[in-house]
Amino acid sequence: MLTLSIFRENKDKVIRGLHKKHVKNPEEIVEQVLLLDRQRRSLQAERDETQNQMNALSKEIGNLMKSGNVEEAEKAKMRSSSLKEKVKELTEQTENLEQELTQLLYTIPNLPHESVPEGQSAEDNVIVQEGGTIPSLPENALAHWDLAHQYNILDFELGNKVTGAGFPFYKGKGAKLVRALINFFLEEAEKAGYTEIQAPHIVNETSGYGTGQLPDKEGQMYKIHQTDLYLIPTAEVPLTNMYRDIILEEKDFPIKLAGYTPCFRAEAGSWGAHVRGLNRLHQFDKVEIVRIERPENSYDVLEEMCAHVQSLLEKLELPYRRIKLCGGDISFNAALCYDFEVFSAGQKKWLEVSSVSNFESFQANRLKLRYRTKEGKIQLAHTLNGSALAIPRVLSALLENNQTPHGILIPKVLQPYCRFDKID
RNA sequence: GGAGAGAUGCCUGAGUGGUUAAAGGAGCAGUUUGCUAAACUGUCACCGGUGUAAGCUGGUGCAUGGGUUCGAAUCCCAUUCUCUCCGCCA
Repeated sequence: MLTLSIFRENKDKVIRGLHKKHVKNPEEIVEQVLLLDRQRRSLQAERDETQNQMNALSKEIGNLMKSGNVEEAEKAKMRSSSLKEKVKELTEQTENLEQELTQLLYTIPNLPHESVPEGQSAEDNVIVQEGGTIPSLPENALAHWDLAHQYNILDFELGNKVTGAGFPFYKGKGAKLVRALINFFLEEAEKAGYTEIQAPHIVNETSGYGTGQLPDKEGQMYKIHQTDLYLIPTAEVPLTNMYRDIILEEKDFPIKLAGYTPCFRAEAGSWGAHVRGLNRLHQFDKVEIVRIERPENSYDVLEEMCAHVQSLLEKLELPYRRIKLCGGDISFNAALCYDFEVFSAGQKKWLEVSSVSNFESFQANRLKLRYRTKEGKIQLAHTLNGSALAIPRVLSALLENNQTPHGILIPKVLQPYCRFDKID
């Protein structure tokens, strides 16, 4: 959620940012926010004034009672009743306006960083970096869903039977490879200074609002029947909400968290050939890294996180590219976002395996996540997160790119974790 | 699941309807000091008003949400959580 102060202090910046994000009628939205804000403040001033009179009168009644002047006290009570009505009415109005304002703010996305390119859709995203080599496979190279069948390491039909589409089984070396990837990613994060966290896989509604999944992406999360709880769509939600309602001190920085969790996505999206196999699932495994930082550092930290993701992809010897999302494609919450994609040579497609974002103070404002500066001022912190990495699509690329007539070769760096060098 | 007790600021903790989030401690800042220690002073958060600002000032918050009352940390109702005992249990 954007802060009110940015609307008051720099509404042109807000309008420009919302235009870049292809929001309709930003001018109208901004004026509406400012109007509600003005109304709320003047109403509150009136309410506070009336409440003040009320408090003074109560005090007076107390004194009269004490001195035994019951008659005067009763008269004062009569006077207070109309004040009481007025306070009640004004409070109600103020609260209504405040709620209306908050609801409106919830619908307004974050402002893109000035370096975010203009653009409508994924077509306008900018490739900022490429690495690794795309393997040249023979014509008859297989996609991972066929390889999975051939080597009996993944079973989609079984998932359909036991749960439903989008919930595959990993078997034998397939299962071990998943576990190896999780361990590899967690240990790399640890080496980079991240604290490992085992977080709950279920969160409450407040946490959903805190990181911005609610109300914007209600449909993406599985809600648990007859409760206000949700299955997490990413570890970002529990990890970042650890710091909800917290005022940090200078000495608490840097905050670097890493967590492995399964991720659950209801994904009311399309189904078909382009989401076959592991490409899009209702449940998948992911290691997530989260940073909480002072504003002046957050963009350096974003680069640091990208460098970490990049090193993982290089160690896994995967062909990858880093993409800067354009204004129209960047998520609701993010100010700047890089996607990392790997090339999966069997299906000849680029697959997104990581998304690294700086939310600036957008989440922190909802979370009430603040810190005290050296000067003693309290201000909003910046939050960042990134996948490091999402397992199924990495697995897809590993299986497809490393297939040979004699089996699928496992990259060196993973061998100590899975303790085999080939799937055959 | 049953019975009981409880929830007050960063921590400890007083407060059973009438000025006040007492008091102490920690941390931080300032003053003093050759340095250190000590001492002294200040220091909860949020929303407003006023002011260029320092500041001055109103309101709110004692787990959460309601209620009673002129007035609620205090009384009533509901909810959540914590602790103790019992039961059950990976």
